[in-house]
Amino acid sequence: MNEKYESQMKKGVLDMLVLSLLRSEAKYGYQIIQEMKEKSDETFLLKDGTLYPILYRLEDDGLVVSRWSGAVEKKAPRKYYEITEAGRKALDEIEAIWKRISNGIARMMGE
Amino acid sequence: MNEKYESQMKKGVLDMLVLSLLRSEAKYGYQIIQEMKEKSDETFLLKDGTLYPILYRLEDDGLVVSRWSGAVEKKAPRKYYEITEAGRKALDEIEAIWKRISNGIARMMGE
DNA sequence: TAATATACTTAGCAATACAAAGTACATGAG
DNA sequence: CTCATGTACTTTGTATTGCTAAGTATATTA
Repeated sequence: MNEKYESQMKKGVLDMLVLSLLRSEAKYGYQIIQEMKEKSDETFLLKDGTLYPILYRLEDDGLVVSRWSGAVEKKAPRKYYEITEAGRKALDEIEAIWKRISNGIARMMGE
Repeated sequence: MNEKYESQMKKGVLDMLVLSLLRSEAKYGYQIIQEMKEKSDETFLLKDGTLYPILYRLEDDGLVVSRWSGAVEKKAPRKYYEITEAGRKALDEIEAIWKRISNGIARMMGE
């Protein structure tokens, strides 16, 4: 019955987590899903149908840019997503919001 | 531009915060809004149009019960919300989910 | 040859924060 | 006495977003 709370609590933070994964270097979709799983210790197990709409949204907002790659090799082509300057700036702001909110919650829940 | 993240990040946690305020004693709507504001240090400024649907939802789910009071005094009648046993149980579970998710985020963002 | 992993796309649903408008009563200022 | 303000609850509608599901396509491996 309480699984729904888990989904709701993730709202808003997935964009932040995706941007933070792109902070160090450009990555492609599948790679983002894998790193999200590992680095969050299995807490964030994204389906591709969840991730790609996030990436498109970030791209529409100018926070990331994408480019196809891998056309040369025999590999299936991959679309790499790279964070923009606006993306880094937004990430800093979103992180600040997150800290404020999680601190507010911590205060309310006791310690 | 980033205010929308703030709204989204609150999704799911408001139910938890309301239940936690009711843990100690039954309260009425306006009182919940005021305490939420104070205890969160102005982070959670709920409008009444936001709170009441939450309370109705919690009541539908059997996590709180309400009763009118104040009919005797000259004051406008107030509706008191009281947490149920099921509500306490749910709150414990929701808190556990919150801790897992916020820890996962902390790991990903690098504490 | 079939199954699995990789890789991206799209459509539709459910949940919820929020704004906005409405009802109603009490109180204090002018 | 009137009007604004604060208290108190209700209802409707909108926007956003996580998630499921289905689809397309290629490469690798048993």
